[in-house]
Amino acid sequence: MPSDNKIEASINEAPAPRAADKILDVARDLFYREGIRAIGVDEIVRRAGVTKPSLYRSFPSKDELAASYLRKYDLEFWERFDEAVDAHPGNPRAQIIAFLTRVGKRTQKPDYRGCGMTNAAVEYPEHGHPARVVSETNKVELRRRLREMAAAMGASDSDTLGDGLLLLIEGAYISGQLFGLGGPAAAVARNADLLIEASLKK
Amino acid sequence: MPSDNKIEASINEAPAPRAADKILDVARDLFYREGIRAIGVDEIVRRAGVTKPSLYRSFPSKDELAASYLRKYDLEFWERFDEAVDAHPGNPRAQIIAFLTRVGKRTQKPDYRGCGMTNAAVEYPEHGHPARVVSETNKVELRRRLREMAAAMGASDSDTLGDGLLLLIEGAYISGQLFGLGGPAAAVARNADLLIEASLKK
DNA sequence: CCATACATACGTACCGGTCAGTAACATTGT
DNA sequence: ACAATGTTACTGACCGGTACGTATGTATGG
Repeated sequence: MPSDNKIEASINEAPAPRAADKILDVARDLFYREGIRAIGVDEIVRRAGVTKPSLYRSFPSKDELAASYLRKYDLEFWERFDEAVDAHPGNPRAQIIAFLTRVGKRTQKPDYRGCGMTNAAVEYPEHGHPARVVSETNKVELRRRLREMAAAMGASDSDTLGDGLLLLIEGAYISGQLFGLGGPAAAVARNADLLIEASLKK
Repeated sequence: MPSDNKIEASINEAPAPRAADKILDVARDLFYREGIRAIGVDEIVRRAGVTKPSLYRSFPSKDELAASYLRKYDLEFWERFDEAVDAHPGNPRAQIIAFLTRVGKRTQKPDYRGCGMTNAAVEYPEHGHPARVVSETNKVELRRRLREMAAAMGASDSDTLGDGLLLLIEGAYISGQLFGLGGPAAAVARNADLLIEASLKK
């Protein structure tokens, strides 16, 4: 057992429930790999070594559990994004390329399953579904940041460039899971670079 | 009730399985709009005004029904694609732009739900699933044709350009259903044009 | 001419299993 | 004591899939 942080003990007056964490971990793994609709709550609790009432004590419904999974995914996403940004301060073009290079690499891993957010939105087209709301929020923010970065690059039509980059990214997510190794997603960074180049020369 | 038996008997000389067609029509509509996993066979037969055994006489399983839906979708897809191609003989660049302009327009329709093939692949990550097989086949062929067209344009790195166009297309499918009206998918043709421009100048 | 036999197309009723979700109560650790 | 978790059993709805009977047309044979 690793050394526990006193932060959690001191700040959290109520110690975080252990079952909820295990459930969320397992849910994250299964939902991402197999899809949300494909996984039943029974399988989640079984793999987590807990029972169904425990799940419903921590999460009001399966849909909300899915939303929680996506909120966690959202956090990790922005970590990865900001990592690329922080690696190239003041150089938005290098930031984008760094991010996309990593995305392109990840899409070539054999069990790559795309973006959890994107996939959830495909699985739940219904407007207002808890999972979809989280997904949409993430994408809107991503679009905003990409357009912002495109503007910082000095693109004449920065909104178009920002949107173009978003299209390439989403295309890489999907193509990565569709084609697997050797698919078009491997070329996402190169194409983004070409697109940026063309947009700046305009 | 007058005897219209004769009329019907004479007109309806070829007793084509009426049930199967209705089932496939309804399935196409529901699968596309709501997703395959979201729709049960009971709802399909109910909406089609037939019974479940009729479905299973024409289709060996729900998965195969889904595959049939996608095969139909595939046919319609290539119709649309070749329409754009035929409109600009010998001019691959114009062909692509024509196709993408139409895609961009379609993504702005309020109930746009992306590409049925792409969505099915997201819903069924399992390798070898009947629906996924149809989807993958379609995408591989699309990639081949895009690369071919990129080469015909005279791009120095035609494979990269072809893949870049595929990424933009898939991105448009996804962004269209994610953002709806005013989303990034509206800019797919413009970005494709920029990308082509940059790839030819290289 | 008519009876039998077969093929086609469809319906009624049902199968076992799984879905998400819950009630009531027992056990554990601090 | 108290709160988190486990145990067991259950619900009603729905899942994909099927056994079996029924209506109808048609081809064949006596």
